Amino acid sequence: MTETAFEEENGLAATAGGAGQQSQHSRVANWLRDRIIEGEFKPGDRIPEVATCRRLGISRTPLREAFKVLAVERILTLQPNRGAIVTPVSAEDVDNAMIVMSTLEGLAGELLCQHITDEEIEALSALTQDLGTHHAAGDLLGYFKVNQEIHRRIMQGARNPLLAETLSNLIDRFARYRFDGNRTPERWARAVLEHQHIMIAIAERDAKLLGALLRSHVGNGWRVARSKAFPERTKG
Amino acid sequence: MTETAFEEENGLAATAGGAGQQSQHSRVANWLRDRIIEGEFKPGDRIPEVATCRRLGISRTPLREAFKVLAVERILTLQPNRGAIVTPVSAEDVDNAMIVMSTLEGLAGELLCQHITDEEIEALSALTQDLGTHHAAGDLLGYFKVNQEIHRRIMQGARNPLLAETLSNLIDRFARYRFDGNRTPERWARAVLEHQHIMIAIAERDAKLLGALLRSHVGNGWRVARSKAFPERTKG
DNA sequence: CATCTCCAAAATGCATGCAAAACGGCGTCA
DNA sequence: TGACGCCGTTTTGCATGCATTTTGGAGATG
Repeated sequence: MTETAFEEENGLAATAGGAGQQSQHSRVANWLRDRIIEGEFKPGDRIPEVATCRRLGISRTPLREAFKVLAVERILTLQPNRGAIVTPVSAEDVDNAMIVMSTLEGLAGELLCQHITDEEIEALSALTQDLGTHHAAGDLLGYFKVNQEIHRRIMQGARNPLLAETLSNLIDRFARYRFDGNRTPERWARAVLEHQHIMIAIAERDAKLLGALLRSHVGNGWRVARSKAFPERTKG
Repeated sequence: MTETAFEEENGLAATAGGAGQQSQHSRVANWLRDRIIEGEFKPGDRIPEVATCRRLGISRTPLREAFKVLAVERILTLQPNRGAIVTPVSAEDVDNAMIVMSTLEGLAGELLCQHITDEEIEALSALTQDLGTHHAAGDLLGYFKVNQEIHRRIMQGARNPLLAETLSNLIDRFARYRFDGNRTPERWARAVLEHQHIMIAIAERDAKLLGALLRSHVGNGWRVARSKAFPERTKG
């Protein structure tokens, strides 16, 4: 067994069992992404080829291919003849990302209103109620998951795969700064309120209002997350 | 000399002379991008590894790395164990791209108004006048270049590198559908008018108006381009 | 003591080799 | 005649080897 280390590391067997037939460089890229999001590899860290290869039990070729993939995603930065480092992210980068992502999610909301069915509204309404339930119960993880699901449905509901892809890429890329599990109680309560307002706009298919609410909502959430990640540089 | 073919193909010498020290896979990726934008490799075409390697005078490793890069950019699609094809683009894809790009360029305009200096306004104003001059002279290529430069400056003027990067990626990816050199005279005249209006909004730093004008302008331009690229499916 | 130079060790970039998978043609059989 | 299956060829995916570049430090010099 050569892929022992890899199985141990990420639980995805290469040749065994399932139908999960994706190429090795793809699995490696996912593995690296997860390690970076989880914070094992921090911004600025170098990722040496041979050591990582030994750890995963693979050769350098698929790892190098994964490096290229993550470099295009701007998660890694390739320094010619000097290897790969985790791309450093500044507070300004997060600010900029916040602006773009809130704009795109606002766009998703506006498009959503043109396409959404009554059934989808029902489902979203139920999810929004779940959100309130989790909040009342103090279940942060449950809240987090339902919240993600709602935003995912809004993104998908726009019926614009390119928009979904563009937004997803940015979300992945800055996912590290969404692990704001310890959001403040005030922000949490306000987020629930915002979601209820968002739900009204969806039910009424009010594109302009929904867009504005989503831009504001995403921006607000990120402002809190950023102030946690970059406490020294937070303004007002 | 092993890189003869590559030099002939793209004019970028590998080891010779200049300071252009970028890695081989990067040059290969650029070369492929250009070939695809120019239309030599059309959507759906397979790009065999060995043949392309021989043509460029390189080995398979850097080519495969370039494939991974272009696959992340969605310019190529990698089919496991079946190689790379140029990603097919449908009229719906272009519609979706148009929506996202016009939104992002509108955002760029709104941000621009917060930052732009008087000097930058002067320069843009001069470029807008150039635009009219080229139009009056019937110089389509000159018009095209100035037009690109104006949009580039708007993008850069937003002072949001992430926005610029995101928008640039989309522009590159759908660049093939911007080569609408033969736009109609009506559209051309109208585009000049729109640019003059845009220039007024910039000079007055009217963010809302500028955003709306840019969204409309980009959308209009793309509608024409799309109707050329997908004549059979054009609506209205 | 600081700085420069040089050299060995390590890491990266690319080429090549080998195993596995897909493709294509042909013969077989219903 | 048409569909199925078998096998040689081609192509892809990964591992490995070699050349080049970078790195880090010991030793020499001012």
